[in-house]
Amino acid sequence: MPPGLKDVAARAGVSIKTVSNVVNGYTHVSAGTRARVQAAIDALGYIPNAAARQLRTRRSGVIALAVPELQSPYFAEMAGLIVQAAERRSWTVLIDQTDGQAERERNLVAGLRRHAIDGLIFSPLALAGEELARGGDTPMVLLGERVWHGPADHVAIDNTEAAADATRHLCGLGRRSVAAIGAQDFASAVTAHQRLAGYRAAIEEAGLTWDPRLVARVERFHRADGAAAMAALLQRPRRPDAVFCFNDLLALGAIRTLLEQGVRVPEDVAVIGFDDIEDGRFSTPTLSTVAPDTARIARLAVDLLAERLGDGPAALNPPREVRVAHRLVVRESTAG
Amino acid sequence: MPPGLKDVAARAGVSIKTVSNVVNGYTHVSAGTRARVQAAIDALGYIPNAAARQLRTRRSGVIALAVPELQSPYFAEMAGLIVQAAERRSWTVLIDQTDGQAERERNLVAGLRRHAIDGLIFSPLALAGEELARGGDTPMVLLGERVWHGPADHVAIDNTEAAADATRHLCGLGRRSVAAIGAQDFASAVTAHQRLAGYRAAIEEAGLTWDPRLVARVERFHRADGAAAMAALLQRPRRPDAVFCFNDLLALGAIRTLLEQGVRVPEDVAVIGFDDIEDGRFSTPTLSTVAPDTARIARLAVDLLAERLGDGPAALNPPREVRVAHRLVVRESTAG
DNA sequence: TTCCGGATTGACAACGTTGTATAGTCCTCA
DNA sequence: TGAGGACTATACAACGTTGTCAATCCGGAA
Repeated sequence: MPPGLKDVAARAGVSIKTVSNVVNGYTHVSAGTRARVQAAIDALGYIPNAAARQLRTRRSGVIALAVPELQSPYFAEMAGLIVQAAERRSWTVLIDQTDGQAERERNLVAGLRRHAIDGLIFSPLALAGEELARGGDTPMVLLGERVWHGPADHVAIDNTEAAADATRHLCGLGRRSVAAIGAQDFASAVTAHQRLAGYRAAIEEAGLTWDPRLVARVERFHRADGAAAMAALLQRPRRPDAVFCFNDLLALGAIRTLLEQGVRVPEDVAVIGFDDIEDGRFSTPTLSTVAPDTARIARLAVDLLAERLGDGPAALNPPREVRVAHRLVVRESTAG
Repeated sequence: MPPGLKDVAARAGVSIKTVSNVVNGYTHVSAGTRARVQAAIDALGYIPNAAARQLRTRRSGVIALAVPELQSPYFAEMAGLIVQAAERRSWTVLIDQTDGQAERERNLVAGLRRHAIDGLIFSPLALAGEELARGGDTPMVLLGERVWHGPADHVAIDNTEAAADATRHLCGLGRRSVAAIGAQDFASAVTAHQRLAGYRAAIEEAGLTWDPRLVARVERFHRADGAAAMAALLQRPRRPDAVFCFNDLLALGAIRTLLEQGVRVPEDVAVIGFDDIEDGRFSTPTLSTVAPDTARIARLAVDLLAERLGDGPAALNPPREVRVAHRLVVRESTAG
């Protein structure tokens, strides 16, 4: 049984509340008592009981981060950055994997977590705008490209523009048959829709003809999907000479298929991805990509949440949309 | 202010305790009252207050998983699997990144977490046996190859043997100059030491001469370290014809360097890694590796922890060592 | 009828913490 | 010298649960 305030108080010869005041750095405690209490704390190895504290204050010091999947390097990286940012506020981050399942996401937003959480940073995959709004009372910050003007603060890059940038880069290389890998049919696949829109816009802007047959659909955004999609594209009579993949994993899968079939990258087919995960910096060839400013996204997400959690008037502001910069990273897979 | 037992009790016209009994599925509650209470619960959308419950029961339903870094695909994968396994027991997993810093690991073991945790699954990187023993009272399961016969349950593969298997595979291909990448000098780098020992054993077993100059040291186990180490090895007058890398990331980095310098893999140099991360299945060439049975490791870790957490007599058993199988996965980087 | 025993239910006291109200104490200033 | 104020420290009551134990109810047995 670990020592409580009571034990410390007894040992220091003061009241329970005074110990509490010392622990919380309350101002009006004389140096003498403070020292005496501190000595008792150290001697007993007192650690405040989180549960009791939370019961009183309704604050747990825990925020949740919900991402579709940790296995995906992009999200793993993001998680790491957010944990770092939260640490500076001495928050603990509870990471949650939704696997993109609507049911789980819904539970999450409804606050059906068994464990009390002060706030939520959420990268939704399955849930659309209105459903998100149905959220409970936990402050929330949305991540990623899903919903603009949703019910909560939102941090994201301009997804459509970024996709267009990637495609423009391919067109700028003189490629005339630019394929895309990563389209998704279901309505909630907003990321895919937006990147497709950006791709299409850039294609038409370059004076190329928009050809739906050059757009490969995928189930998920994994290497295997990219590999399969590329194989399908290679079945067609005329091989494309460039491919924009909606994320880096798809691109790495696609490159794997190309090389396997003896197609040279980038000489025969240029490939660009999206996310700038570390893998792409060491693959062969190294992978051109669009790099969102992830560090900034993480920091902003935590900052926004902090503001909501504070009891200043800012906590009541209407939801904000924060747009973060991205940049094109040209590597071997397009630069040769 | 969310409804509490009190509110439900008032609405159902029963005592607070009866509601509690219903919520906890206590046996002696008549069907009639149970139904009435349940109706009230549903109507009010009552959710038990985790903090209060934890204060009473001293159980939070949260376990922590501490890994060196989430960015590393191996740990990310492991984390995902453990979360899955924990879910079946309706535990929540708090994932913690130690960055391999001794200080952080020490805090963790000492139970200096601000948030109460029922148990800990820990993959130590910096801490050695005795220090781990200094742990608090939270039940702990150790992961990875660090300590045998340590102070807590331990799940791991036979690291040395697995390294020997990988090296034997290279020798079996007829390679005569088999290098290693991943050695580390500091005493706490047990993983590196064990893999090195396995490598050396296999080398000598194959009748090759042990040459320390073929062993490259690294700071960390990342792609960049592998790339740099390989570059260093290539500086030497005679190029090795095979490399055993102590994990897959090192191997991917090494391959990158080899291809960059026009060395063919596996024709000129065969490369094998360790961990079987997904990246290696789609790299070019695909990566031969040693695959620990990660799913089993995850499941066992959670099971062992559950046993410790239970109040059966099993909770008091002496620490157990559980050895998990591994297997050699031969792919293009050694098979040609 | 009266009493017994099991099945139900309820009152009360914790768990360890912090906010509120209050009681001292000591100093300063009129 | 006394009043007022600043500063310290304390007592007490919550926060929402659950364990303990006693109270109540019911049907059937004596």
